[in-house]
Amino acid sequence: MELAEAKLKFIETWGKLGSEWGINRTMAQVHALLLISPEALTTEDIMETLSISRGNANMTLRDLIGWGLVEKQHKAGERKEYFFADKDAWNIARQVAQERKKRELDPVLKVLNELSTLKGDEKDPDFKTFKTSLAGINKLAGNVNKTLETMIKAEESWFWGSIFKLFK
Amino acid sequence: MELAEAKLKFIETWGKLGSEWGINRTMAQVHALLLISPEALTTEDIMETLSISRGNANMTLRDLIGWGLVEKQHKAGERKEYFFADKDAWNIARQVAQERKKRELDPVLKVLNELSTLKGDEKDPDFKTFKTSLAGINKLAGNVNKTLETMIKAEESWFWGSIFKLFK
DNA sequence: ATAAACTTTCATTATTTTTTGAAAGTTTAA
DNA sequence: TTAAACTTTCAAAAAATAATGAAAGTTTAT
Repeated sequence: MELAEAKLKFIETWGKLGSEWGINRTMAQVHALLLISPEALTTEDIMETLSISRGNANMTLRDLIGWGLVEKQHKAGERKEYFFADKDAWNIARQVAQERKKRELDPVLKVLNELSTLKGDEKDPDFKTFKTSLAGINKLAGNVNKTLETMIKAEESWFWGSIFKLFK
Repeated sequence: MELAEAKLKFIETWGKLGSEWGINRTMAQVHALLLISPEALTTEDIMETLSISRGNANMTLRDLIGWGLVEKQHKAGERKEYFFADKDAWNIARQVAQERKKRELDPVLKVLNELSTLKGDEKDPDFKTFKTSLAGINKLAGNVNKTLETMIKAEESWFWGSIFKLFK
């Protein structure tokens, strides 16, 4: 396989994975492109390579910056803005974990906790099932949450080292 | 808050979380409804409660069965089919982890491994960056994969116990 | 001050995903 | 065997999401 072909395949694969996990395909593709680019790229580079419009490129890059995955770079004596991605996989994972936790998990946790406090008739099967199911989900969600918090703070080697020491 | 209101809020919240993570909202809502129902429900019950069409209910239930989250139940002397969900949060998490791994992670891992073997000119910055980025992602994905495999096999208390012993 | 270079916005259009509902299919009891 | 009870399918419609591109906005050099 040629490098050019491999790059396309990576961009495509990363885009597909993103879309399956609720991240817009184009955004994941732009991220993939920046991940394998040694140099920072301009909006035009990205538009051309991925055949997307200027508006789309602009908004997608802004989103990626919002996710903490991409940064702007100013080159001395140039008007254009350049964009580059952090290439460290652990940083990427932590960043995504942190953002999705904040945006999606934390609000759900808040609701689950509220709902868990509901008082009612312990004789009512509806109430009992509601209570029990919620308690189980709530406990699990709490554990996931704690693990994510640890992960977000941790160094990669320590984190996996710790996990695999037990799961060997 | 009333039980009825709390139920609606749970169904809505579960549906939103699903849609943010690439699971169709209706499917997550049907799952939520079954999670808090002490009795198995019929297609009609679900159609009415969630205001969805027969076709939608039928296909969604089939999907949920495909995910291993819901089962059919036959009641003696009745023609209708009843559906009920496993209410154990750890079973649910394991089941979802297993299915998403199989459907989404494994195929990506396969491609990443292929792409990682690419040979080329070590002097070419494009090639070097491609190689390095891919190696990092590949290693991380491998670790995630191993952890998921452990989780899928594990008992809940052992799994979290092991993790929190280290992350205390 | 102004005009070229560049970026951002957002109403409109296109694409993708989900839902509907009626018809076709299946099962069961008599 | 047949007809009622129930389930499944799938083409078409609706809804949700994403992309376009031209116009408006901003910045910088002169």
